[in-house]
Amino acid sequence: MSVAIENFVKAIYKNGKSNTNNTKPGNIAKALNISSAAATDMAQKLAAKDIIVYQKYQPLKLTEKGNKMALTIVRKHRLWESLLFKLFDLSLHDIHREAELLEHQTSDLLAEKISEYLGNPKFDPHGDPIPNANGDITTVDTSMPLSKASEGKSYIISRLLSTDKEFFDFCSANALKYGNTIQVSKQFTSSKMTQISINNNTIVLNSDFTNIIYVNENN
Amino acid sequence: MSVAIENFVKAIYKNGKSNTNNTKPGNIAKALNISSAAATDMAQKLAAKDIIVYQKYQPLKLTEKGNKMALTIVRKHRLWESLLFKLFDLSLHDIHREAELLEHQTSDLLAEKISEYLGNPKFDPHGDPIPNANGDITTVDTSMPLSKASEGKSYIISRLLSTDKEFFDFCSANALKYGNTIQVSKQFTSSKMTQISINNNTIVLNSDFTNIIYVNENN
DNA sequence: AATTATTTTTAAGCTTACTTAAAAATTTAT
DNA sequence: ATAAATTTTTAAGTAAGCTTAAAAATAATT
Repeated sequence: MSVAIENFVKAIYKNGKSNTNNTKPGNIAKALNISSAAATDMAQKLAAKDIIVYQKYQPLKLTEKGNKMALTIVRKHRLWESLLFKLFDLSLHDIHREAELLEHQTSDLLAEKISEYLGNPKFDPHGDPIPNANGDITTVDTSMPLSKASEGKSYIISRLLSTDKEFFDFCSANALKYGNTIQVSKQFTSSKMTQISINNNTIVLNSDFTNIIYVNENN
Repeated sequence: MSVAIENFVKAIYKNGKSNTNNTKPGNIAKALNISSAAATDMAQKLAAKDIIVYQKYQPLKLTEKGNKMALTIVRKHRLWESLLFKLFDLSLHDIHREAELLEHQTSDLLAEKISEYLGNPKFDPHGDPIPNANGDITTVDTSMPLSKASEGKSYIISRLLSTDKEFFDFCSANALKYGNTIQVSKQFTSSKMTQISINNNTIVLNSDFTNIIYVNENN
């Protein structure tokens, strides 16, 4: 399966999420920055391979097989985003761009290794669900903002919902990274501050931060 | 620059290393598993782009530009190998295969981040030098087998020269991973054993192991 | 040095993934 | 419901990166 095909299938999947009628060749063409003619062409080829259902002038629909393909690609994309986010100081925008390329050159084996390394996360740093190797998606999000976390419990950071560079600089300076483990030592309810410990350091965060740092209970 | 071009340039670089006469279209074709005709064709195209010097029936030679391209690809390949080796339990063979794909989808920025994360290593786990971002290669290898390391000093693991699965299993069970730091606490010269500490654990290794584990002084 | 064997090059052709332009169908607006 | 606008499809064509088969040049052998 070529990169062109993978991107085509992914675009149908993504466009279809928001609106079933958003998967006509023209819509997909726009998403991929190709001509409608090229999209119709590809659609007919993929129909012959039983990856999509194609009927003239109708929205494109993924077959079971096509859907599984899309989920595999989405999985790899989100695993890469999660890994790069954890390891490197890169903007979410940069990380997305890199993952967009790497996702197509990733064996199932490597995807498994990345997932394992990250503790088989169910959500990526954006909060988007990561399909498992079978293509199953967990839709129930058990994470919560740090402000809602309980005193004395251990948590794993699951998202940092911000695009602000200063916020990320602060986070990386304090090991507040996706996948890292923290202990919540105190919730100062009146002042809306949270005291946590991470790597034997204790820091106190105000609600600006604890509302955009999402965590999962560490069981 | 397409994947086909990058692989072509890399093949000329690699074949040329061993023998300047080993870069005729036929040699490159074999390395890339394509026909000689395809190689000649590509050679003519790359000559037009000033990436190689092409003269009929002569070995292909990289221009300055082509050489820099090759070094950039080699750099990315070896950085990926180093990273994957550090992070995951994968055979060197698997790691090579993955790196072979990822190297072509890696921005200069990402390469920098990987390098930085690894501490800007000059050699990969195979012991092959990693060119820096300018394409400069360090040829002086300062690493040594662990058996030659000095008592009381700190070292960084730079290579694990083996293809034996059991050896790697032992290593990963004991945090003996590429890039990790160890302390040499004792060299038992008569019995050829070495006592090291890593992550607050102390282990004693015999010379079968200390001769294939290479380290660099940790300054 | 001449013949044979090998390698390289040229030539013609194929597939993939596009493009633009025109024809056909659908959708929107009145 | 019909005309106008938009979208989709078809048709023809292109570039990249291959293939095989034959011609041309080089290298090896005697």
